[in-house]
Amino acid sequence: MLVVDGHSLAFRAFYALPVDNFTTSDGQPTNAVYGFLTMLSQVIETERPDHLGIAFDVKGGTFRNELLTQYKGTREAAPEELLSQLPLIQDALKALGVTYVEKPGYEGDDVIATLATMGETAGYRTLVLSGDRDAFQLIDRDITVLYPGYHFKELRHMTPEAVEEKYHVTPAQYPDLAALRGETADNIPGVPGVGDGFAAKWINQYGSLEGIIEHADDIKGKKGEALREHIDQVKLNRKVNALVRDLDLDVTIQDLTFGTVHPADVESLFSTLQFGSRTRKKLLQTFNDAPVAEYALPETASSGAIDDPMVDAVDSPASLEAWVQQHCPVPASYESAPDASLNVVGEFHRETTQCTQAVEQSWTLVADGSAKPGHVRIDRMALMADGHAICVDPHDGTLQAMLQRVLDMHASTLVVHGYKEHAHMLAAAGLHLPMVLFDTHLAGYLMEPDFQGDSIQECAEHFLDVEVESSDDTSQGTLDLGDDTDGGDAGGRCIRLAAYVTALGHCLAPLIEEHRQYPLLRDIELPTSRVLFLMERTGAAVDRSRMQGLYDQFAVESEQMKQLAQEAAGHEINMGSPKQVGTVLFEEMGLEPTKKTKKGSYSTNAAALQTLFERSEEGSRDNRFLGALLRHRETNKLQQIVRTLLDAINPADGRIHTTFTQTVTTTGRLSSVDPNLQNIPNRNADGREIRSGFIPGEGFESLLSADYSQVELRIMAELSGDEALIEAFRSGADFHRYVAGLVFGIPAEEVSADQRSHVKAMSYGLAYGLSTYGLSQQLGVSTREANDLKNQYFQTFGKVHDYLETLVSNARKTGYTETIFGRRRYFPQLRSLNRTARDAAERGALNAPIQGSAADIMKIAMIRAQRALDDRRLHSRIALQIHDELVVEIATGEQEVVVPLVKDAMEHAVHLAVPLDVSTGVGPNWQAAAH
DNA sequence: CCCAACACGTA
DNA sequence: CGTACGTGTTGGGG
Repeated sequence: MLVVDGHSLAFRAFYALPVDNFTTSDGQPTNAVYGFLTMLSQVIETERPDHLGIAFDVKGGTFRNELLTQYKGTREAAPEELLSQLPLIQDALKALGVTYVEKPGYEGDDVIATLATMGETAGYRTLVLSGDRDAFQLIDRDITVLYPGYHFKELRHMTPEAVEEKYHVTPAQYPDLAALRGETADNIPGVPGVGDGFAAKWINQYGSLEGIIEHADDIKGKKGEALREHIDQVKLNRKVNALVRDLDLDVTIQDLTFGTVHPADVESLFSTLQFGSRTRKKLLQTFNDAPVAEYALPETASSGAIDDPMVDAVDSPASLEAWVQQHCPVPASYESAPDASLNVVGEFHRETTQCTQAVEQSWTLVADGSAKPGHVRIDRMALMADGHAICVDPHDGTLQAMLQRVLDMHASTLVVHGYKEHAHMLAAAGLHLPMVLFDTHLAGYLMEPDFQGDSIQECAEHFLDVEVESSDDTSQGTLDLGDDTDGGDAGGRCIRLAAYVTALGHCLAPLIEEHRQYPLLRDIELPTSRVLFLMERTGAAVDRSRMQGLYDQFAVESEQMKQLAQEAAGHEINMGSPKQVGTVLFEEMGLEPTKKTKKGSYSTNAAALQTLFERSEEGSRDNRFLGALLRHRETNKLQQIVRTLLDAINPADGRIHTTFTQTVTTTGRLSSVDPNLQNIPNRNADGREIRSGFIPGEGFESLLSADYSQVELRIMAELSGDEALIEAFRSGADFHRYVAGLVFGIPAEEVSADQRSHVKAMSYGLAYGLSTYGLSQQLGVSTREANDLKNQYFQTFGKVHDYLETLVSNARKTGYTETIFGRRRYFPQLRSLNRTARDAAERGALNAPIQGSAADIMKIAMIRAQRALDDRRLHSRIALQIHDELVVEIATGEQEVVVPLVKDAMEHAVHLAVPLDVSTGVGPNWQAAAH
C-alpha cells in the first residue's frame, strides 16, 4: 500500500518544473499537475503498490492552530499558479481511478497516519511518500517512509534502521526529538541551541521526553538552562507534532484499490491540459495495469527469513517414537478417522471452511526423491513439528514399522507439499500415506491458478516473499522436489524444505480460509489427488504389437508421401520445416499465399494447404505436392504419436504411466504429461485406430468408456437458469435438433442437417466467447448470416445471454470468476485499456466458470467412482480421465456391476437443475469401447 | 543446451 | 477475430 502526502508532492512538483514550459494556450499553468502525476507514476512503477491513497490538506485551520497560533506562520502562502492546479490534480486522480482523502479540521499528515495505520492493521506493508519528517513517527516493521532528497527522484526508504542511523533515536522517539529541536519550516521554535545531536543524547539518556522533563534539573550548563526555560514550549510542540492515527475517514482499504481508469474523463481532462500523447499513454499504462489486489500477505510473510528448526537425531524406533510423542500433535479423533479415505467422501461441504487453527497445530513431512510414475524413488525424508526437525532414511528396515505407525496415527494433522507425489515416494519404501490435513502445493494452486511454480522453493519464494537460496538449479523433473546430485548436505536441504513447507502452510491456510477455498481443497482437490495417485500407479495397459503394427503402417505411408512430395518438388526437402515448405510453395511454385502468420511468414498449416490444394489443378505438380504434403503431415503426426507411446511403455509391466498434473490449468482441469494421454486421436478414422492399442491388462476383461454428454451446455443451463434450455435437456430429446427447432421456430423433425450443425456450433461457441466472425468462418457462411443466427439464438435463450453478460461484468467488478464450487480465477486484464488483451480476458472470464465447473464435477465423479469401487472391494480400476470421459479397466466378472456403478457416480456427482447424462460403452479396447 | 515459433493432437 | 492443454520439429541463439 502506498500513501501519499498530496500537498507536499504538489509543492515539490511545482517548484521543480518551470511554469513557463508548462502552460496551456489559455494560460493555465500545468507544471504541478504534470510533475505530480509523473512523479506518482514513477513511484508506482518502482514500488508496485496494490493499494493507493492520496491525502490532502483542507483549507481552514486545524486543531493545531488553536494550540499554537504561530503554527506554520512563516510558511509563505502558496502562489496562485499552484493553488489553481490543486483542483486539477484532484480531477486527474479521480479520472485515473485513484482515491484521495481529506478531513476538515485535520492535516494531510493525520490522514496519512490513519491510512497507514489502517493498512498495517489489515496486514499490508505500507509506504508513506511524504516530505514531512513528522511522518517518521509512523515508521515500524511494516511502515516505511519514502523521504525525498534534494532531487525528488532520490527517495530514501526510511526504515527503523535508517531513522536510528540518522537521528540515533527510534521512530517512536522521533517526535520527542523534533519537539526539542523545533521545526523552522513550520515556524515551531525548539530549545535554543539544541539540535538533533543534543536532543538524541538526552532522549537516550532519559528514555523519553517525559524522562527528560522529569530530570530537567539534572541537566547542567547553558543547554540545561535553555531547556528549563522552554519546557512549556517543548511540551506544546510534542502535542502538536503527534499525528492522529484513528480519524474517522469514511474510506476502507477496499476503496484504496486502483487500476480502473475512466477513459473518457482522462481523455477530456488531458486534452484541456494539453498533455502530449506520450505522457497520456505512459500515465494510462501505469494507472491501468495496476495489479488487482488479491490478498494481503500475512504478517509472517513480511518478516523475511524462515527460522531454522532445531535438528534432532533419530536412529531407532524408540527414539523416533519418543520424538513423535514429544512434538507431533495428537489428532482429535484418531479412532474415527484412521483410514486413507478420510476425505474421500465425494460430498462437497461448502459451509465448513476452517483450517487455519488445524494447520497451526500441524506437522510437516518432506520426502526427497522422484515421484515420476514408473521411476519412483525415495532417498530420504524430513519430519518437522513444533520447531524441531529430524531426517530419516525411509529404507531403514528397523524404522519402517514405526514410520507407518506414525503415518497412520498422525496423517490427519499432517501438511505436505504434493500429496500425490509423496504417496508415490513413500510407496517406494513400502509405506502408505493416508489422507492428510493440508497440501501446500494444491492450496497454492487454488489461491493462484495462474501461478506457475511447483517446487517448494518456487512456492516459498512466491507466497512467502523470501529469497530462497537456489541450492542447485538442476531440477529437471517437472514435479521433482529437487535433485540431490550433491553428496553434501542433502539431509540438511531436506530439513530446510520442511521448514519452508511449514511456513507455507501457516501462510496459505488463513488465505485459503479467507477465500473460502478450503472446501475445494479438502473435498475435491485432496481426494482427487489420491485417485490420481492410484491411476498413475496403475497405468494403462497397451498392446505393444498392435502399437508397433500401427507405427510401421504410419511410417510406411509417411515415407511414401515424403517421396511423392519430393518428386513433385523436384528436390529433397525437410517436410517438417514450415519454412522450407513455404519456400517450395510460394517461391518455387509461385502459389498465391492464403494466410499470413502473425510473425510475417506465410502460413502452411493444414487449413491453408487445403485451400491451396483445392485451388490447384487436378494432377498438376502443385496439386501432387500439396496432396502428398497434406497426407504426410497426417501420417507423420500419427507416427510420431505412436512412437512416443511406444517409448513410454514401462518395461517392468508393459503399461504406460502418465502423470496427471493437478496444478497447471487455469480453469481447474487436469492435464496429462509424459506422455499426454489426453490427446490421443479421436476425430479421424486412422488416428482413432491408435485407441485400439489401449487394452485391458492381465486379469481384466474389458475397458469401459464413460463420458458426459454436453456437460458444459448443461452447466450453462444451470448457471443461467434459462427455462427453455433447461427444458431442452429435461426433454431427453436429441439436444441440438431440439434447440435448432426452437431457434428456427420449426418442429424438431423438420430441422435440416445444416440447421442442426449450425446451432450446435453456436451452442458450443457460446462458452468460448465466439465472435460472429469466428462463427461465420467455422460455418462457412457470411457474417450477416452468423449474426442472424446469434440474434435468433439469444432471442430464444434470453437468460443465457443475460448470464454471459453479467458473468463478465461481475468479473470486472470483483476481479475474478467463480465456478459452481467456488473455484476462483482472477482476470486483472479485464480492466486493460488494450482492447486485444481486454477482449481475450473477457473470453477467458466467460469460459472459466463453465469449463471449471465441468472440471469440478468430473473430479467429484472420480472421487465417487473410486469410493464406490473401494467400498465394494472391486478390482476394476480407473485408468484414464480425458476431461469429460473416464476409462475404466474392468476386472474379469465385474462388468455387470461396475458399469452402472461408474455411470451412477458420474451422473449423480452433483445435483443440478438439469440431469447429467453419461453414455457408456464397453469393449476389448479403448476404440471398441467408444459408443 | 535453451528458447521461440509453428504445427497439430485432445476436450 | 473461440476456451483449455502438451509435444514434436525446426532453426536461431548461446
